[in-house]
Amino acid sequence: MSEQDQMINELFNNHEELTEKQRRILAAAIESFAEKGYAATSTSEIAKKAGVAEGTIFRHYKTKKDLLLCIVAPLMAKLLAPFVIKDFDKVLNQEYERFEDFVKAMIENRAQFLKNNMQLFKILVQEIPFQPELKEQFTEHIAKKIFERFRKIVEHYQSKGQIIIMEPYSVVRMLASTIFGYLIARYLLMPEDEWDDEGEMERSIFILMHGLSPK
Amino acid sequence: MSEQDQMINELFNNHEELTEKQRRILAAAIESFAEKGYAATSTSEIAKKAGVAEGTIFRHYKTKKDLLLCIVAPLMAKLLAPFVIKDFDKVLNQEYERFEDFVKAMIENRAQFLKNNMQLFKILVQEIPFQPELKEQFTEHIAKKIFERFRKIVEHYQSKGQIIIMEPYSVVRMLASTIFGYLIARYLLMPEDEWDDEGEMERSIFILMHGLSPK
Amino acid sequence: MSEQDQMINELFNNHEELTEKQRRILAAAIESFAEKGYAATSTSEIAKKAGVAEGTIFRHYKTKKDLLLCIVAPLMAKLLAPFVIKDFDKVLNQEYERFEDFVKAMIENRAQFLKNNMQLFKILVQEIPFQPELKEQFTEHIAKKIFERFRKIVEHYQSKGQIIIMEPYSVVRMLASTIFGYLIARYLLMPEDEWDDEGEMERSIFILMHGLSPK
Amino acid sequence: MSEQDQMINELFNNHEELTEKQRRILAAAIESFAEKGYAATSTSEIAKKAGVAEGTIFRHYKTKKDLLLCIVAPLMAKLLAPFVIKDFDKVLNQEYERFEDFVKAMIENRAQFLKNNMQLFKILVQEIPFQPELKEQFTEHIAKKIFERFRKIVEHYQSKGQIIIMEPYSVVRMLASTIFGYLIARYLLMPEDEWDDEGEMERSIFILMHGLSPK
DNA sequence: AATGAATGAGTTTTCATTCAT
DNA sequence: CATGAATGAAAACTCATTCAT
Repeated sequence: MSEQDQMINELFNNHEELTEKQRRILAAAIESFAEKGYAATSTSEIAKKAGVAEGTIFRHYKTKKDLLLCIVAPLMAKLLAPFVIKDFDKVLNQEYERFEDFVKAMIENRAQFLKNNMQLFKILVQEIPFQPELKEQFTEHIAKKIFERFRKIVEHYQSKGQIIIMEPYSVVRMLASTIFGYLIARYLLMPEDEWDDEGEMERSIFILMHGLSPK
Repeated sequence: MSEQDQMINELFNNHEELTEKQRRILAAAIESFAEKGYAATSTSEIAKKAGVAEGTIFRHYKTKKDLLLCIVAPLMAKLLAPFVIKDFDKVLNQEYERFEDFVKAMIENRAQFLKNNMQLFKILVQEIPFQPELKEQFTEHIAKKIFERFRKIVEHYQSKGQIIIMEPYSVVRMLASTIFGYLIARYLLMPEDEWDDEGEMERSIFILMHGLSPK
Repeated sequence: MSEQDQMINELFNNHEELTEKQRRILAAAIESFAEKGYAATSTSEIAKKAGVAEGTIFRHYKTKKDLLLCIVAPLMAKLLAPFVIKDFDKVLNQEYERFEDFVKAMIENRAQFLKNNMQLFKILVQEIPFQPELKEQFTEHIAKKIFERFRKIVEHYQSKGQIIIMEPYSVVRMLASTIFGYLIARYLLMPEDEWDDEGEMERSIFILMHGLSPK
Repeated sequence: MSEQDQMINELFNNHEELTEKQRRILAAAIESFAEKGYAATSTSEIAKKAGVAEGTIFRHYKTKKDLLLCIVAPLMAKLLAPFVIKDFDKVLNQEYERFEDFVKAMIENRAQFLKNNMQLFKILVQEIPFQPELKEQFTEHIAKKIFERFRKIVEHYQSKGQIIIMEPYSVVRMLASTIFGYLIARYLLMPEDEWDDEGEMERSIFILMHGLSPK
């Protein structure tokens, strides 16, 4: 089973049974959407790449946009899932005594996930601005739920004296900028360069924690 | 003269004389590309919005892609211009004794520029992954020239003991993540929220310089 | 059993045994054909309305047109049946001494039949011009057989001095115009208006018999 | 100039300027719609018959249905125009002393018009049941305006003692049935037969006026 | 320089029909 | 008998581009 297949399975197999053709359609669509963008990809192209008749696509997905949403929505869910677990903060608080360890673990975990799903991530990032459904889902989850949890975590570590006292929103934003900034540079802008992933990650976290100024 | 017009003038009037119709075409294209994406915008739509005949667009721009490039390329040039000035590093070094002041000045300057050209910036960000010409231009300038200058600046301040000793690439990347992370959150993801721009910027720079850990 | 079912039974049960699914297919097809027209109705729509799989339709009817003909042909047969009975004229002649009574009985009888099968009648009327098979059947029966009988009846009543001497064809055409004109206005053009059916019918026959001029 | 062209001119030239291609599109659409029905005619077929590119059709008519309505709506207007003239009844009353003459003139006039526009009439008749816009236009004009005028005319001749006293609605309906019944039989059902138009018309009017019963 | 009618290849989507299960 | 996934041809419609005026 190819890497693509694994990715698709990881995204879909929990929720639905996929036929072979459906999987091939999804794989083809993901590849093309990531490469050329949603609007610039034609359904006939997807059909050809998937080795199915064009009509077959529309038997499974009512419209082209439906196909896009069926690809991207579960990614967003999975991407954000770890932050939505009910007792997320408690678990983590106990597990990670130091804020730095928490950050490290979280970043590594999510970075790994996105690395495994880079094509999907690219599609998500590209299409969020143009698909109101996605945008809504995104802000609904991020802004309302996830952010609230992060705020609590930040406040928790602040009360323990491990983080400076500062508007939590700014802290969370810097955290997100650091992780996404790295991922975008690494996988979207300059994927063909050689990267010292381990080192880059460590250095990012170090700057995030201790800043650029020498003590 | 509208804000749009000013933006367009700022981008183009140095290089070329624009007729009234050309300006209207550019304004319409920028608006539509930013709103719906390049691929999802039709030339007839642009013509209608600009109040010109469809053929007129193609009199000025050979193809639709040509129109896109004529919009985005000068933006990229202007965006990067300050960093390309011949004696860029010398000038700045003398002007800003402290690295923190340099960062602050640079961020404020470029953030202001992007804020004034947010639609254009959005188009640029969206289309870079799909337009090889843009990508090439981008990496050509950024990776080869700009980055080299930044590396020197970082090394300069490192030698003065104002920044920690660390792989300059990582430092530059964190700098870029901080500024773009802020701008994307601010203007692309949540433009309708209320923002304390001044404060957010300051806090970002503080974290960048001193980190999240208390001393 | 619904009205639809009765109608379908009336049309089909003499000739063939219908399974439950077949009956549901027929009912769905009749409803959709009458509402949107044959060409504008899709087989998948019929299948959905009938609650059967798409393939099931084609198990019973080789093609979509076959389905149409299987619906419309028996209607035409039944509609014309009373006029085809072997000794039609003899029977009628004896039963109705006066031409007016004959006309009344016939009109009432056939109007009732069409009223009971209005959807089917609508389909028939709509599709006759476009389906050569139907047109042929129609002219074959009407023009050649039915008309001949009517001509004889008219001549019979003419010889008895009950009808004016006039080209029988014209007489028959006026008869048909009167009945169909009424039915089309009543059920196809303005079905939602209130109608005094009894009265309208009587007045139609009166005019047909005695004309609009006062004596 | 062909017969088709004359018909099209008669319908459209008063209102709009038609380009050569538009006229060819209209002619092709009318021919195909009349022959196979609106739903069963494809736009590619129309384009081919008209000798234009398929896109050209959609430059002039936003949708296929738009094309249909642009063909049929003016026909309906023209068909009903004579009855909408402001002082329609006065004029006619003075011109035709006898009701029979009025009927004769009117029938001849409208029959001639429909004969000249038989294809269009066929399309109109076929599509009225399926196009709500047409149906509404039709009932709006017929039921509300035309019918009211006819009612007055009938009442006028009734008061002069030339027509029997009877619900005017029924009188009007019989009038319409007579004229449309004749036209449909003549031109739609059996167009290839030989017809004695003059004679048929006269006989129809005679029966309408004096009935089938001998005095 | 500007127009806008015309194009034809291309787009998304539908549909009647088939066939393995 | 019944199913419904699969098909591919064709449908309606769009679009970037051209060109005569």
